[in-house]
Amino acid sequence: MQYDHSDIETRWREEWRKRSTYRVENDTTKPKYYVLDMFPYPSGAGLHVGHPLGYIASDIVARFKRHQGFNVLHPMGYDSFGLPAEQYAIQTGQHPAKTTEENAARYRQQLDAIGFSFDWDREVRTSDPSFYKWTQWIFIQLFESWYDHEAQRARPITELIARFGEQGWHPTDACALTGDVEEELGAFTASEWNTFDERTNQRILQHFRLAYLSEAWVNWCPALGTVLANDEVKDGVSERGGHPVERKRMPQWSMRITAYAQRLIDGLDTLDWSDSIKEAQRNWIGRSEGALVKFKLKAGEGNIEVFTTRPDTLFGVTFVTLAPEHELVESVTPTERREEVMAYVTTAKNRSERDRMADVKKVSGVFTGAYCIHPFTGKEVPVWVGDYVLGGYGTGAVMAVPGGDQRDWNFATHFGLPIIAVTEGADISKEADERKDAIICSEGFLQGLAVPEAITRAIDELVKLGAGERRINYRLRDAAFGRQRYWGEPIPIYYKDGVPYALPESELPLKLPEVDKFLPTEDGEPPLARAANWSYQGHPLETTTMPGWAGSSWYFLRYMDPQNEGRFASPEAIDYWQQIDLYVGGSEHATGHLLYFRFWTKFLHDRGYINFDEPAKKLVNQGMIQGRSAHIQRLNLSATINAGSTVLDNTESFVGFQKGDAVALYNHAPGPKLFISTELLNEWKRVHSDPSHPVERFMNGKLVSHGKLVSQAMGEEITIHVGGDVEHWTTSTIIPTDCIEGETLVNLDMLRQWRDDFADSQFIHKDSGFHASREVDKMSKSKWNVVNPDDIISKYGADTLRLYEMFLGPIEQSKPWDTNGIEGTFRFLRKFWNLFYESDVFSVSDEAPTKAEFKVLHATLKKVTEDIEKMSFNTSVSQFMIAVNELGALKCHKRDVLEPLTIALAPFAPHIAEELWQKLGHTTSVTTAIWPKWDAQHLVEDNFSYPISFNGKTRLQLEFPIALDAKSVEAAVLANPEVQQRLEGKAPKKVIVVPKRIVNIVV
RNA sequence: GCCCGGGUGGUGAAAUGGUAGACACGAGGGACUUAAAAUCCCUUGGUCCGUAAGGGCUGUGCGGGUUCAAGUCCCGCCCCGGGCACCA
Repeated sequence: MQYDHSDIETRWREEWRKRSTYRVENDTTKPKYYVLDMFPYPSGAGLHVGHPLGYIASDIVARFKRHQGFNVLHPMGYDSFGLPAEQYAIQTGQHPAKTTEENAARYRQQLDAIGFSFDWDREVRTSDPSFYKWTQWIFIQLFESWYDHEAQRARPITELIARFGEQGWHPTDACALTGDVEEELGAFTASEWNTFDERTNQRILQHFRLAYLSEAWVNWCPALGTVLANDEVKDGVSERGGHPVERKRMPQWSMRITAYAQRLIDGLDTLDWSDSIKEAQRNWIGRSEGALVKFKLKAGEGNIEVFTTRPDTLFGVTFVTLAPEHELVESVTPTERREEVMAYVTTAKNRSERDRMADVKKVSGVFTGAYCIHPFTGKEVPVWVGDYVLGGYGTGAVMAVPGGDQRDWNFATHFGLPIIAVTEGADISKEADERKDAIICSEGFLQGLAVPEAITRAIDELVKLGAGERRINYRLRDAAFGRQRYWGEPIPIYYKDGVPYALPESELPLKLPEVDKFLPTEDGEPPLARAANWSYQGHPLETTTMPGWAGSSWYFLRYMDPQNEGRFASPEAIDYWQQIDLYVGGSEHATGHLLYFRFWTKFLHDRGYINFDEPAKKLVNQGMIQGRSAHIQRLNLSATINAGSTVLDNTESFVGFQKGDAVALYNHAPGPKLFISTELLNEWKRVHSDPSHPVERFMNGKLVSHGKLVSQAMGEEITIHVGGDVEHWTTSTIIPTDCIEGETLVNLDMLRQWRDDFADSQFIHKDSGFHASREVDKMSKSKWNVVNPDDIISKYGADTLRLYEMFLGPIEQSKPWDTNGIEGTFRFLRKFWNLFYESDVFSVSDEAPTKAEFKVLHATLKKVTEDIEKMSFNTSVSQFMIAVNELGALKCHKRDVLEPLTIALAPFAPHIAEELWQKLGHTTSVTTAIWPKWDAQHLVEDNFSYPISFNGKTRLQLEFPIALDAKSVEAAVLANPEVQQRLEGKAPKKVIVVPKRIVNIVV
């Protein structure tokens, strides 16, 4: 009988469903193992071949652990709140819940088709009120908590209120209590606290709550009418949708993650996560040790505060630089310099932060006219403004040490400011010396000290003078938590006299209200403001919703006890399942999800709800499966002309924009677009850069430069008289890979049909047709390069897909999707199947296996077992292939070999394994079979074939018994006639014998 | 600029410092077949010598080094991918 994957797979999936084969109980008599995949956002594009890569890997581990007797929790769900569904809702009026439901159903169907061992009874969806009830509940716990830096943990806010009532508050407690103070908070006594009105008390508490409302700089996206988190903004536009984003200050719900900065760093040491992810988190949190130094202003009151990691270089300070947005800039600048300074500030601020950071070489700045006083020398130090200092970092001011910092050096050199050497052996005429293993050579008490000692000494001195203190600085900011959107968890807060209060738990879940439109209101309020009666006991409810990462920050706990109505999960369930043993997902979540999820876990731990403070012990990042998208080049033309001498005739096909003395001719709307075939473009570029080749020579008369621009490609001749050179540039457009034949040839008819605007486009190409270029890109719907697993499953089956994705290479590595090799894994399964058949009849013998057959079996069991533990699945698939090839050659059809092999294959290819397992006469599922142990006795070799090398180059092989010791091997080798011949009678200088490895003869 | 990955045949890749290219795709040749599908066998890094058997040289991004022995370790570069942004 032929291997019929579609019959086997559909039958077994149905059977597993009927038998609830993958149902998991909280069975505390068995050891547990928790394998989790990062749950997907159910997008309209459906699942693509990139998604399952991680899911297959984790499914193999989950099944493997089950075979080893573990009770394995391996659930799946949906991160089902999100912007795409909302944007779709805005466009079509369709409720996001409906599209989400449809998309999830499609995902489910696709996931089922791959044969995953998920327990779907435990499915969670973040947009389900029974789930987000607990997201809201956790939010309230955060709102009702503060961070006690002395105890290093979160505590109920009631304890802080009691403390205020007894001791009041003093600003020196600031660091100890809040972690990140946004505004100055005046001191108050206990009796003052007790007599403040409610409003004042609540305002003060906002400074301590872990979820709090404050004025904050946010990334405002007008097009989406919403605020985006830092990690949701890419290149100044929203990551989803690509709309422009601007910095804006507004009231904003935030999470005080900064309170956990140190613990988030320290916790990394206990985790089995990849170094690159840990490093990314460390960099994101950005701890730096140093000192806060105060430079007293010469005129007037106050100090300029700077943070420095190098207080040892203080004697090298020759000026102080403020960021253009620094609040002191205006007040320190004397009237006579104000105009010049403020003019600079305005231009500098208008440059985007990104530009300012990217442009290291362009130095700009202005002297304010003010001076401050050096804390050690008492000398006057000029105060400058420079855009190389960023407002958002540290204190927004730096003490400039041009002798020890390259950027300060650049600034000083540019403006002719003095440069003092701070370290011995530095050549400050060429560059700054940033070495940290140097000796300080500047004047004063630091002279002659090594950098670390000098740092300590400098800080001691600053403290003594009251001019500074030791300070640890973090780059991490509090996380923005409110969204001006509809499709997210409502924040369970109401306002009484403008003061936020948490809803009582009995009011949860606070369900998303119905709205007429999913858009912000006309006066810019979030969509929830459209809802009728959006209030609690007459008090208005919060109208922003939670961000995408809220639900994913704790979902792993809900899987433990998904139906619990009285708690997010029962203490018993949490106690049993504990941390995630293996978490699999993409590394793009390094500083978003993976940081927040650790933060919430630590918080829940502090408040005593869970007994561990890291969510996932081991993390594996699967690489991206990339797509190969097709790009075509659109040609744009422009001509530089002399103003006034323009003659533009018949320009309907081109749209001209006059800018200064240049006319840009864009061939886009309303006229037809002009595209150029890749190879022709390359040819054109090559020749165009060579002045001896005029353009017309290879453009075949279609486009002619120098004085005249003619296009016949447009269907009619257009003549444009220009005075200067014609310039061209191209813009890349991505087209669907469906329109490509072979590697690069574009089917123009298909392309014209695909989208209206291609219908009347012009395509310039040679007789060989129009060619696109292929580029490796992220696989995504927007790139039109998505490969869907469904076609592969229907052609080859899920088992082949599973094996193939694993066979592609190491799990962490990114690679472009290519189905070229899939035949190999399909053939392997057919060969495996055929081991159970003889002339089309199922036939397995009970005969005892031979030594050779046992050796193949046990070598495979050993390799596969070890490889699964290392998550090296590509090599285990190879080993299965070797086993099948060898057993095929041995014509082995023996039960004692095939049965253990079937179990070992089951995690990889569960359908075929289950089918053969039943055919072998079993009535229980192969998933419950005990994992076969490999036995070293079958792997013992009698002989080893030594490679005999001369000076490291292998020349021949000689076989010796394994038991033979090194001396005897050496003697035997040297006695060999071929070796003798190669030695030509000379004695070897040295002979190295590594038992069971190699013999190397040095001549 | 900094940090983390990576660079091995036509392709995906393998290799505790110990025979580089396992396994698979593709390609070429052959067997079976009326034919095809399927299956099986052989060859397949480059290059040179040889009719052949066989043998030589060369080869893991580049240049050095350590070692009896380097894809693997060390130093210095180049390129690709990802992350971070000048925390002073």
